[in-house]
Amino acid sequence: MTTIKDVSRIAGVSIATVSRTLRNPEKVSEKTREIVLKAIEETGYQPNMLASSFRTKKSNAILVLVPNMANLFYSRVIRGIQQVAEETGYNVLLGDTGGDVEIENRYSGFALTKQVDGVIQLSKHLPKTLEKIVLNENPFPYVNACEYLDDRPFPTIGVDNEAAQYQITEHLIQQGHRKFAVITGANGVPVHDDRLRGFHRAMIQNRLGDEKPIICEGDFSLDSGAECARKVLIQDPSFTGLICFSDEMAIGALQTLKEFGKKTPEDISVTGFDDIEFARYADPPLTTMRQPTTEIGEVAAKILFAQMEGTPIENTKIRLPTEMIIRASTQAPAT
Amino acid sequence: MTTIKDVSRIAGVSIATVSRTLRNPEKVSEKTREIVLKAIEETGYQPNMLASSFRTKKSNAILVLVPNMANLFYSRVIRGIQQVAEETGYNVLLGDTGGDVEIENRYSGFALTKQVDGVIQLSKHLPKTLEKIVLNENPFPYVNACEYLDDRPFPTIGVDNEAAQYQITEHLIQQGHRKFAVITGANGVPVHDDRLRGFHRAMIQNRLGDEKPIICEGDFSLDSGAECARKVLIQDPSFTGLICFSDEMAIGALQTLKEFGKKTPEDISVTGFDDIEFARYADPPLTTMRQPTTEIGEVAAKILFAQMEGTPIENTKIRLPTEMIIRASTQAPAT
DNA sequence: CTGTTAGCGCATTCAC
DNA sequence: GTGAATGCGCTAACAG
Repeated sequence: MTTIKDVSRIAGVSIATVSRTLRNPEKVSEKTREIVLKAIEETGYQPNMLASSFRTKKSNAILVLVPNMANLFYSRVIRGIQQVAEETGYNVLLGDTGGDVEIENRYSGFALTKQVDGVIQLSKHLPKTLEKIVLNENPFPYVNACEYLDDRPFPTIGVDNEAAQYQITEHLIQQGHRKFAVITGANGVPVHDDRLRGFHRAMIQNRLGDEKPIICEGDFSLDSGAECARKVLIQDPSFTGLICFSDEMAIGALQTLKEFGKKTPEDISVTGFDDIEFARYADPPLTTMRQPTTEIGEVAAKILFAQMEGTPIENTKIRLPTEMIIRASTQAPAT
Repeated sequence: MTTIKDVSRIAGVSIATVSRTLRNPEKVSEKTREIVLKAIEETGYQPNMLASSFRTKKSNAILVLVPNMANLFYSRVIRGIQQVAEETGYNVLLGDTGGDVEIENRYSGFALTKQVDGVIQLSKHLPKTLEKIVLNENPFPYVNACEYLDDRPFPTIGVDNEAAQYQITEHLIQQGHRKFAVITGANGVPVHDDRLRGFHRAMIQNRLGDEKPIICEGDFSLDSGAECARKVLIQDPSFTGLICFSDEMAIGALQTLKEFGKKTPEDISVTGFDDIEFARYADPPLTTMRQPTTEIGEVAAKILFAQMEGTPIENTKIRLPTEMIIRASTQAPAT
């Protein structure tokens, strides 16, 4: 392997000069710079970044903890992060935790062992492994994205799930819907809790507080949407609005509705959440709430990098706007 | 930060002993081992992996180059890789190249700079950056997955795309279809080329060589499927079989067919490829060719790790079996 | 502007 | 079984 030493020998300069031409070219005279560059070219020298990182105590990598990489919502957020990372010259290490706290903790160890300079968590939980270094007067760079957490000391970025679900629910109510079934996420997941609150607020503010919606807890997957739709239809098929907390669940539910001979939107209107690409290609196309996924990732990354570079961050509690997308899966109920 | 030195001081042993208790515990007497472990516990010592990697010249990480992380096919393959990596204690660095050769090359630099110990490429192209170290009598660990490349010296793992597309085409022919439209991938992409050959072979072997299929080149995305369907319908709507080289394109095409008033499968049968989860929830559910995605990832990772550990690998050209999944999107054409 | 020097934290000889 | 000593390749003072 060719090292900095080889280059310095060939170029006839000290290793310090070689190092400088690479990291602080302006501190080297043009003449020697050329000589060194030529030597580097000749030898095909590639700096050993492991050594460099070790020396500077900077890995130039960040870790992104994601509950499920195959989820289209997350994968778009990640793209946003990667774009910014790329511009900034950072590498992105991806940890698919499957929502498992153990795995989260294990991956988080990378932070303690200096393998990454910062962490972006795409789910609520601050891994225990990181508590000590994040909750600290001189905190380790850490950003929580996708779930908006008001009361935590670290930066948080997400959308206003409560308001978004309120808006989409009210849209249905204004169309004339009164009886709803709701396919939710799991209890305790902030986006679930917020969206459920938004739903209830819309009901109450429209004097529908007495209508008891049928609720089924899903896990944001296609299968759980299909399964939940089955359950609520069996339990009480009188609803005209089926509200799903993710597009995937809504798409799963659409199929079950067809199996049960229910037409969408004539018999039952269906709404999703996220506006993944498949939402537009569902049958019928899905009314949903678009999240600015890529932007969430970009902003999260920018805040993290700012933190890492010590530049002060003004506002670390950021809510990005959502947008209601009305498609063919919703209409006024038959009278 | 607490280092190995601190621990050694507290435990009253040399740093060598601390290092050994961590890496070669059997070389340390039980008594001292306990003492050291207690000291580690007390101090909350976490070895600086950057230093360790630097010293051992092993980063304990591999790089996975993926053309598009948001593609459900790839994300499943990646899951398979990560599972194996996890068991083996390796970290997975993910590089989303967007199919861009430049970006591929840049990421590949991680290999030259010792930041990763091996590379798995999920697309055809061996990055130029890697050529020198991969095509070598003592090659750098590199595995190509998802595209089967017979004539290359490095390990390759994939499915028999030619045979798979042959099978699904023949299935349609046996149902009575004669006229086809095909939504393909881009020229030069091996999976595309192989599948197209499979299609043509099925046509010829069934004496349909004279039927000229309408072909539209897509890019495996929903949008391109919808767009291509539009094009072929306008060009010549007389086909009864629409063959798509990915489920995503098939799902996109389904929507266009509806727009044009074509019923699936009554008027036009549609096939996809991959069997992503959404295929089952398409309307109608999609006949497709299932790829063993997770397994592809697992096998690729295992081969790579074997290579990295110097254990000889017998067979490095692996084809995994596909499985035709027949659903409601295909049937015999109306007579 | 350039060279000398001193480690970074750890794994690993080689003596003991 | 253990400790002392060495150096991985590089960066960052510090002198010159």
